[in-house]
Amino acid sequence: MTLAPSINKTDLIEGMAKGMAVLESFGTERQRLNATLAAQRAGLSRAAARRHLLTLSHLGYLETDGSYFWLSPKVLRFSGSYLASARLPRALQPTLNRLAQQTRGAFSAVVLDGDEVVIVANSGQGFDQAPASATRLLAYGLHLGARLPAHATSTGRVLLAAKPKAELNLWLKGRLLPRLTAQTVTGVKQLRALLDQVRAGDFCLASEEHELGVHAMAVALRNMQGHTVAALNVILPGACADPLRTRTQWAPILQQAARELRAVL
Amino acid sequence: MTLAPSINKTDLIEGMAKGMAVLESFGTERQRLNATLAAQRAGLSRAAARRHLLTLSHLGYLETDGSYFWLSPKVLRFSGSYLASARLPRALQPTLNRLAQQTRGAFSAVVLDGDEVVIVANSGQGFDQAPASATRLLAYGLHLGARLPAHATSTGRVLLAAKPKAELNLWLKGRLLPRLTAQTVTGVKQLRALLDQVRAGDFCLASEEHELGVHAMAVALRNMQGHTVAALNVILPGACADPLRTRTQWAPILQQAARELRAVL
DNA sequence: CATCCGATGTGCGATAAACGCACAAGTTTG
DNA sequence: CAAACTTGTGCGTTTATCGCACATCGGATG
Repeated sequence: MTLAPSINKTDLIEGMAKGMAVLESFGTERQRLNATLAAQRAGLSRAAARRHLLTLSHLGYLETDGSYFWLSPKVLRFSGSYLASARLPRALQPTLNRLAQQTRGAFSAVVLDGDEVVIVANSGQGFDQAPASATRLLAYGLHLGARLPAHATSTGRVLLAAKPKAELNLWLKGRLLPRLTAQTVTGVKQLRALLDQVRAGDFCLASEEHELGVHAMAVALRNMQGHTVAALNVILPGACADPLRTRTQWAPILQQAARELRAVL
Repeated sequence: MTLAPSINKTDLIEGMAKGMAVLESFGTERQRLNATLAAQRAGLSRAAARRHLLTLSHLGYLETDGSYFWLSPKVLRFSGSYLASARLPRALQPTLNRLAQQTRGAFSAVVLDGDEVVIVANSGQGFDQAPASATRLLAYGLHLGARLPAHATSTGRVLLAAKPKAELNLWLKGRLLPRLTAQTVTGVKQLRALLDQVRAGDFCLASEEHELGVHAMAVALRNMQGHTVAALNVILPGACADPLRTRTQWAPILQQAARELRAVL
């Protein structure tokens, strides 16, 4: 369903893959690229990369000052089309908004894409108990389309826990779990144990495993067939770190939301 | 700055343009395409379109059931990169969140891209005075990356009004202004008069010109050099339609926000 | 001030890739 | 059961893209 496993090599258009590689080379780390940099990122010759960059800026996806290139707002067209067409974000957004409004928390919904989770919807500016933290979600870079490593996030582990055994083994096979903070779980064995816990409790807590000062709790979002299609989480700033309190306070809220969403997923 | 005006034809890669055309053919109206439909939308032969679709799904940008294709959440990667790298949305978001929280309104920030405005940031779920209208912004399709015709939106007119005379004339030259509702301004002369009004009052009101039941008020967002870089608006549901009240109530809020944002744009 | 070094813009021929045709296989319609 | 209409795929031709090469440029260096 997700992707066709066997495709004839003759049907793959390499030129397109190169172009997308150039577009993707504008990753989060580096925002402004010249021809030379883009070339080595995308694995092309400098001349080829330059032509791709020029073409992309001619098409309006990049802006340029003549030697450097950067993404233009036109790339939002794709996410706009996705958000307009995909059932998932449209179905989730109202509930996320309501949660944010009622609880003043910061909520995100994500799906798994390879090694990472992708934020497909979010809502709420987070806890403003501390005056300077008006916009938690963005402070942590948790905008729409942001990608976070699955093994170190509450949502990622919820989605991994929902995978069939065989698929999970394939995912874990020889995978390195990078250490992001001192708290990150980096052992496959440890992760397996955590996933068992997730399956038992139907929620996942990740405390400062991805970023210091950030705690998150997630639950699975399942449809009527019981298939997990996404994960929902709430971001808790460092102040509210007491695990037990967190659990008793937030797990019911998230699980109730998940129950409500079942019918529309 | 925005795009290089003169590019050698030899440096434009046509294959890439075709690929992007295929991706763009997944516009808002039609979400699921098969090879035949995509071919006629992108202006390619059926075989070529099919190969592009297969390649895109192989790369993970599309999902497929074998005959139909639709956008996958991976396309959010681009908007994610844009949101992470572009100064504009990052600078705007905190203010938008604060506005939404303080006034319970629904705010968007947009930039101009060709004939349309693109939403680069938004905040707030709108007025929930009526119980069923919890999520106005999304109900109107005003998600991130959404595109609206410039001539029929408050923000679009604010941005047009900020253009230099010559550039504006070029934009208006022979342009058709599609009628979207009974209230849409469709005459170039009429639009010019409205833009003069915008310049005089430093705000713009658009009442049901784009969609019935939707009123909006916008102001320009200028940087320290006085250059207009975006527009900020608030969505008012039909209920709050009194023009005079709207003006006295919302114009000061928007203009105050614009003043605050000057330093960071 | 001359010189060097790296980075950049651009023609051209070779090469490899994409195109579209045509046919095969499958699916719905009368 | 056949007709009409899809859709998947191999192949030769055409065409576009590649990367080399050289020309140019700007800034550092001695």
